Amino acid sequence: MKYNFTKGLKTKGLKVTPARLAIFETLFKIKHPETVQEIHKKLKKNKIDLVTLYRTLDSFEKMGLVRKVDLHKDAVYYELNMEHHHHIVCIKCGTIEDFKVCNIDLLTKKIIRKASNFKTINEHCLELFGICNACADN
Amino acid sequence: MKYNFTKGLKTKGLKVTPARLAIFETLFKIKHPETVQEIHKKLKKNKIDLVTLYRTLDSFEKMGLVRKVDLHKDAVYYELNMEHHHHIVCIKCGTIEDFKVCNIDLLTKKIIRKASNFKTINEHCLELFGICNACADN
DNA sequence: TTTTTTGCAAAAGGTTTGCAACACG
DNA sequence: CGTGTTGCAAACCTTTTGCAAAAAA
Repeated sequence: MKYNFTKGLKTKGLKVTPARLAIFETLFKIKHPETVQEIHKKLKKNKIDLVTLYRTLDSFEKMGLVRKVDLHKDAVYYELNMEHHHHIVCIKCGTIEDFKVCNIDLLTKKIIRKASNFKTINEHCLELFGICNACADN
Repeated sequence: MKYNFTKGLKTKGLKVTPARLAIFETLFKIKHPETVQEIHKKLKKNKIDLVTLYRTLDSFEKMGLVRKVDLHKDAVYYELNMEHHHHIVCIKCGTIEDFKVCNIDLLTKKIIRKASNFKTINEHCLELFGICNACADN
């Protein structure tokens, strides 16, 4: 299935440039969160400057095209912000699996009732850490 | 109520030094997650080198005395790892509130059943982001 | 006394800024 | 054409490393 990157950028109010298309496509391909350095490596044939990548990820994030993820790895991870989901990370090998089930709404409501200082929750971040089957077998 | 910091360190197998006691006490006082720089400022009368603070936080973390928290603020936050809890962060003013209710176990079980590659979840991280009452009123 | 910890200086690494050339719309 | 984007160099800031002196057990 083909994805229209040009349209994707325009929809978010972003100008269409070769660099942005390349970065968008790369993020689309990798699916899982990656560090800036990793993304940069994957872009090497496109000869895109690291600075441009930083700035592009910034503007993508501002427009909600991309989001940062914390995987407890002392580095910032980025991924496309397409469908709401979370991750399970293997603390041994780093394998990442997505999951979409997340009815945090219930929990959120419960907390709102208890939390004295907040009445609305807009976002949440939930990441799980465990040991994947492959690592468990060793 | 008094807390015995010396004992706290020894229990975790850490040598007792003035620097460690000062850092431990400071973390104990602030309760909420803080950046390394913020903690360093609060330690200024103790004249503890930034490098020492980094190394101490590292060893505290390794021994489970301290943990890192991601508050979506482009900085690493540390807090004492005493009682399992999570945070609600105000996306306007940065106010932080703790909450302890978190029966993620149910969710975890559900996910394990669905997740093909994992059979155990050891840890999780859950942070909520919203708007606090004070900011909501403006 | 042996091993760890600390402070200082310096290195390393990641991220940001300034500026001129370029490209999108 | 005007404004936003890019590449390069350099600045910046946080974190890490090396080493000798000091302190813990």
